[in-house]
Amino acid sequence: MEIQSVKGTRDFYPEDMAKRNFIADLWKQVSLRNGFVEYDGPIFEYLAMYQLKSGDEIASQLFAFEDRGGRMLAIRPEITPTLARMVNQRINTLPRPLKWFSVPRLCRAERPQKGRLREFFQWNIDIIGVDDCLADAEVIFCSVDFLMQTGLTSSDVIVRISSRKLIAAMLEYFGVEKEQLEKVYGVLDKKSKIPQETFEKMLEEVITEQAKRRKVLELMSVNSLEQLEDFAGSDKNAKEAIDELKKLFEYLNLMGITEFCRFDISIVRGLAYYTGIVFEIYDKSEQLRAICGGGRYDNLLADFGGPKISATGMGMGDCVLGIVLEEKGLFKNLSQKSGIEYFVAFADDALQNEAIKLVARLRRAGLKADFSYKGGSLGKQLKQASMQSAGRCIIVGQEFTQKGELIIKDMKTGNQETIAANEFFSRL
RNA sequence: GUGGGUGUAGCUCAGUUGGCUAGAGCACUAGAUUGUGGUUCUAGGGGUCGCGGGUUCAAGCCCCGUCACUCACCCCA
Repeated sequence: MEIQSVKGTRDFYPEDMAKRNFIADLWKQVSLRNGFVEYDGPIFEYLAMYQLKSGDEIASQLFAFEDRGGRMLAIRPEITPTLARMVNQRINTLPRPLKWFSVPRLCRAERPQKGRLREFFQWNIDIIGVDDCLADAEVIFCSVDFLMQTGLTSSDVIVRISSRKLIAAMLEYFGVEKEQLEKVYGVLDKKSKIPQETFEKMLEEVITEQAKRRKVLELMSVNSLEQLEDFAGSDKNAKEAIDELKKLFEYLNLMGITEFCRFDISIVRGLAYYTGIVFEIYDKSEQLRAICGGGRYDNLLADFGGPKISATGMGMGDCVLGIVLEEKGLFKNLSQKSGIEYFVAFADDALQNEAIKLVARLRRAGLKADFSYKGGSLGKQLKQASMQSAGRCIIVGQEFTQKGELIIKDMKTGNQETIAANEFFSRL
């Protein structure tokens, strides 16, 4: 029986690996230039760690197993709990603020669909120990900085920003009971994904009084902070949240990325742990799920047994991003990049040993060099050089045995020059 | 967990109303080409038509089941 790959996993053939590395290398590069340092953790942890904040239901969506000592473990479905654990363990010695990033490989036992697989990579950046929304602005800037670096522009992607604090304040202001908040969040999060009529029906199920419902509907149709201010009246909590958002947008303006950003009250984010500013970045075609999402989670470290220290961060998976970059044709020049610098061809099979020596010398000098194992006609070898996208070809022939000269052929222009081998190596 | 779609070569697919030894393009290997590449030409390898059953003289095609993949829902850390 032929063994096939597991559902929701990917094989990375060299051309796929080139794309994956293009993304991962850029993630790292952009993280570093934004002042983040890299960390990583184990790929499996105690199952209990993931159940701690999310409950048992999440357990069915992760790959869990028992080790030989009877410990219940799980392959990491996210890295934030690991981050919280690591930070808590050394909280007294780590200088704050912390700006950490990671590119973990994650697994979730969900049904795969477009833009969602069971195994994927996710870029995470987090800033720990900064209350001010300047940290949120930095997280957003770093995300946008990366997207711009791939070649995407403000006509391709949009950052939709809102605030959990704001929604909570407004709902309370309208008189929605605290116990209902979570359910209402769930419905609000759907708003931009479903027809208005369906949305109103769903809202009816979680808010029974019509008066409150009308207010919520009105709130959801707000599309600017100014409009919101009138609407919120003199409610103190709401005003605080609005001021914070205004401050955030000022920072984003200083950073020069306002054209990417928009206030969007329908951004709520799925699960419970967000406490303040939240955002998601979307491809403007609106056909795909979010490219990335993040926000403030000020209680997480405390939830994991540490002190109450504020934190904000973002996660960006490689699946949706890969689809966007593919659609926009932004995986450019990947094969050329991987091409070798020198291909050493030999005109006579007896000269293969000389070619081997030359290749070894080039490689020791730090150059990408290769040659043919089976030799054959010069034409064949040059063909192989083309296949390997060699920049130049070195031809070892009669001139070498007679005068110690090499022919250096530029594979792009076809021009070639003859040069003494010693001279060639002294130039490297 | 629920519903839709699709399974023919490594990839993209054709295959008539059920009818001879199942095809094409791309890719791969070799040759034309033992001192000059990408082009071109020629040849070759590669398929239990997802799997199992049924109908039929005859099934890639029709029927039933099953598995896989995929898309959407649920969920989305």
